[in-house]
Amino acid sequence: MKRITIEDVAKRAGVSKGTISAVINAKNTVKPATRDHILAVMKEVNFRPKGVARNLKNGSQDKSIGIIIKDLNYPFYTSIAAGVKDYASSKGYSVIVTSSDNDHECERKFTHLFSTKDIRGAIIAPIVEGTVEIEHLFKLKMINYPFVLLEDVKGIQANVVAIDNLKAIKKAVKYLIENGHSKIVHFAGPPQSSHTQERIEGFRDAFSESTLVFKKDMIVSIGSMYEESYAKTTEYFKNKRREEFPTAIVSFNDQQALAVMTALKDLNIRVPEDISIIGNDDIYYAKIYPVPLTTIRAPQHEIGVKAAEILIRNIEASELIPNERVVFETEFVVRQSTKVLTAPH
Amino acid sequence: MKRITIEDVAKRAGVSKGTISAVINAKNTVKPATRDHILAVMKEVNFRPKGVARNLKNGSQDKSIGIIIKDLNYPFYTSIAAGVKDYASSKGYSVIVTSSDNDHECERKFTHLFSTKDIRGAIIAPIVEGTVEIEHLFKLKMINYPFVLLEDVKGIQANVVAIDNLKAIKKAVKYLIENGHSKIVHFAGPPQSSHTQERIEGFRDAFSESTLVFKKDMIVSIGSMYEESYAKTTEYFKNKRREEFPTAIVSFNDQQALAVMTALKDLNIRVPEDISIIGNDDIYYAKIYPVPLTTIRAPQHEIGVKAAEILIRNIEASELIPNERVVFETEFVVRQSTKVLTAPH
DNA sequence: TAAAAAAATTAAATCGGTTTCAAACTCTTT
DNA sequence: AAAGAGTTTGAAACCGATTTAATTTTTTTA
Repeated sequence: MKRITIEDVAKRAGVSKGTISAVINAKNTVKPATRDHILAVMKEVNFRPKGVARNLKNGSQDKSIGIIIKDLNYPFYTSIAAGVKDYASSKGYSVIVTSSDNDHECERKFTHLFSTKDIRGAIIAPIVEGTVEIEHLFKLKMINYPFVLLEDVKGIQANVVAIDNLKAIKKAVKYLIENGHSKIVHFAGPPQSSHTQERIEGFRDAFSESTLVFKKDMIVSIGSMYEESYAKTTEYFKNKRREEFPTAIVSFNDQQALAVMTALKDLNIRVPEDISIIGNDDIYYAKIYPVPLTTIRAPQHEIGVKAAEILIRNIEASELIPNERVVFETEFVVRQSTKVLTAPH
Repeated sequence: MKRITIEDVAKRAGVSKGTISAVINAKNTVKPATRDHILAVMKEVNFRPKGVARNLKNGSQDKSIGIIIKDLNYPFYTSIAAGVKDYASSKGYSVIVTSSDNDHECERKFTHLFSTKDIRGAIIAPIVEGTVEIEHLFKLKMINYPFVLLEDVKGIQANVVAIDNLKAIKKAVKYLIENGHSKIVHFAGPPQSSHTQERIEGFRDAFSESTLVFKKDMIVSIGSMYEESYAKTTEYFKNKRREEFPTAIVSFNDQQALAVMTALKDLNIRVPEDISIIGNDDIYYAKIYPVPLTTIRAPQHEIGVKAAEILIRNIEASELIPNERVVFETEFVVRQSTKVLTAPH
């Protein structure tokens, strides 16, 4: 079935293409009677002018950039997107957001979509776990398409704005150790996430740098979605006698930490009196919780702003400019979900 | 400054346009030596092929739809977007998300962006408050661009998928009244939001339909952002003696309700023992809160799915099809933030 | 070493709109 | 009724890539 073009409409309406175009673009050069007639024909044949063709002559006027995040429902990413938007708006760019949902194919599709739709550049939270497929990123480089990664990707030279995950979690563990905790566990996130690995590493590193010894059963995989995290937390504690309980939990992220805290409450385990817990990210809801969460703040908004800044600099440069790499430090935020232990527990 | 085109690259590399095109599209018909040379020239002049031109010949292959929400950081909207994505993916469509942030100009820009970039259709949470500007929606209709609104817009015939806000809040108030509450207040949202008005109306209606009388001071405007809501709640209760306290609060939405609950906790007012509170929307974090929030569930995911379904049906229809209008009922979810009063307070 | 086959390259047509500018049509005015 | 001014309309050029079919170059084969 052939697509309806402006030509078809012109023929059917008995006028020329130019007149149709004038109607579409609301030029006031068309006689009302002609205009109405053309409009009627357009409806009749359900004419949808092809944007691609409309834009070719003039060059797409509107400036826009895209961002590919991993999860539209996790505030960490939407806060980064907000930062991107704030900076981009100030420079006259619109921002469109897409979510890969950790699917490689999705990521590939979106980079292709962006570059072929003349979205001027992209900020990408790349999927790095599993068999890393980065041909699409090479493709972007080939066509000099400007982009900024929110995480390092092995094997590709690019602009990167990231946070030091390893150091972040180390800070948290060290804080606990310094404050008398020794029975510490890490509730790890979904196995397929790169952050999960980094955070486990950071956790181990903190132990190597202390006098305590790391044991395998200090890592408990409980995911980061509410149902799973709640269930696994409940199970973990149900199978332990009270004296076996850890005194502190380092969570994968805030969302998980909130689910864990809810589970603990339902088990009548008090936070922070019985168990301390530290989150990660500092999302909006972390401070709203009745026991405000001690957490590791990633400067989400600043990350977004910086990424947008680099991206737009690249977009507007006439020549290729050298890649930048910015690593943000995290900030340890002590709130009320952690307790200082003076005597050993 | 003129844009670099494939022509320029061809001339500079001493080959024809076709060869450059073959390199860009990774056809394996180009001799490696030629390829390398062309790649070098492309880098040298920072050649960025125009997507619009690339797509014209073939017609854009990829199927994608867009959604314009009002706030990227409010889970209510991102959950709708998730529903859209789920259905759209199943039909082979990618979804791109944009946020108007309640700015008319932004909404206009995005509808234009979508239609001129051959995004096949749009789902729009329209801004309806203030002086409603809907020329851009008429423009979409003119070019037979498929779209679905997530709220009614006066003066425009279109596909609409909405929820019955009025009835929703009425349900909540009636529940409270039936359970012995009479000192009820409504903590209203931001004045510029259309939802705020609808919910105030619903609140008043519930009173008209009961034996109780509505008084103006039952409506307290406290916004929906954490800082403002927290501060205004604190102020509200600080200025009242305990016996003047309402026995129940109907919140504008869950985000606000969470902030209010946090403020109440800090004021040593217990929920639900001292005061009951009802939210609105049923966002993810509503049930995670230690006092799980009684709320009015809007079927966010279903809304998204239904909107996507209607949109894609319209996109794929060859002829113009009649508008649809679907109104979802809300579901009153009783959790633990409300208390049944047997005797009058 | 010439002919045949395969590989690499090019010239020209093409996609579907917008824009430009000349031509045709109206409607006054003389 | 003709001239002139203002409106409308149409024909053709144009945007910048991709594609196709023809041609040239290179490699293989006899």
